[in-house]
Amino acid sequence: MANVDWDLFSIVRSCKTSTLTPPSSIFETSPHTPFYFDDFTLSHENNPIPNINTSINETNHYPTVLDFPIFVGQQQITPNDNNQMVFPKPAAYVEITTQHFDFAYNHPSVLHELQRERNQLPIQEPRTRFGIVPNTLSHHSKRKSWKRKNKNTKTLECHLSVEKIKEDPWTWRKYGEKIIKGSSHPRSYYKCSSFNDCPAKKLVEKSKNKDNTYVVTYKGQHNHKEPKCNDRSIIGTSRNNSSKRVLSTAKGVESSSTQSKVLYPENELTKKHLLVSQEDVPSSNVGNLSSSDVMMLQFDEPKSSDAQVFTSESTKSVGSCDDDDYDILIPNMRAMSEDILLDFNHLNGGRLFS
DNA sequence: AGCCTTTGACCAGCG
DNA sequence: TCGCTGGTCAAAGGC
Ligand SMILES: [Zn+2]
Repeated sequence: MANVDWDLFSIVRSCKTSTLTPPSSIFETSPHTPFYFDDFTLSHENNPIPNINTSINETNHYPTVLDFPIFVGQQQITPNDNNQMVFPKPAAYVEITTQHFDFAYNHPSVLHELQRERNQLPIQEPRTRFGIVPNTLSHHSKRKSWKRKNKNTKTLECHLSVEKIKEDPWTWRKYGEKIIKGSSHPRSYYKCSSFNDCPAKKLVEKSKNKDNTYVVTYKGQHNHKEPKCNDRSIIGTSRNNSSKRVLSTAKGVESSSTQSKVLYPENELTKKHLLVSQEDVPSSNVGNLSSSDVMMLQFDEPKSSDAQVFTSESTKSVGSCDDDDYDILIPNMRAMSEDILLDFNHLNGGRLFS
């Protein structure tokens, strides 16, 4: 339930660049608006891929992408013995056209979701593990409750160019930086600063392989709508109006800055085609896609255990209400009705989700 | 004034 | 049990 609200709607929504817009105008083409992600990887750790036949019928359970078998082209992606998702070979592509997004955004359930967001209604009850610890707690108890590895972490890993990072519509506050063993670049830790108690976080690390590319890992789900220009009062800092800094530099380490964002006018979501690929994306593509009309959704090769796109290591049931399940949610990830996913079947000749 | 980054210390998970 | 490691806290100073 609450731990599986990872869905296509959110993926779709994550790909737009500005505040919510009426669905009827969402897909106006703008050649100036690059797609936000160069490529991204979805990770859903330590949760089983639920059985659609049983889980979607649960009371209060909204089916999500993970409820469905995953297909690339016409080949099904299935868990191996280690419960890790294995991509079929050779690579196959699923072309996702804007029709898919049009359909998704205009689906009644999504319209309802958009309406809910425009009214800034809360998405979900407050989380207790991350970011929502009363200030009255002592330092000691606070630390004790915060520090924990997240076995049910759901993350969205993106490989972003500097330009793309600038387009991040959310505001972030850096709260830490760490040298990661085996990595030549430090990892920066950011929390969402747009809204009090927002549990969303992101990790930014410069890519080993690609210059001007950063590996940005989003964790958690925003519990508020995207900030707009006139929402700055919430953020309340003059720094946010600065356009000087794109990347802050400290000790020769670049880190993304919340001040670097570019706020696009509403209705300026791009009309794109998506290619879902198993193949390696040439590094040259990563920086160029923003100017093209194609975006690659790269699924990493399952070369090693930690390179899995999808992992599911536990056999915990979907409906589990274990407190551990509430640690982290995906940014912009939202539950979606069964209908919309079923309707996706009819798109692309039923090849995407059959 | 208030939010930001920096940075060393702290903490928990894990092998 | 212990050391390593990644993640987080929070004080201090900057903008
Ligand atoms: Zn947020």
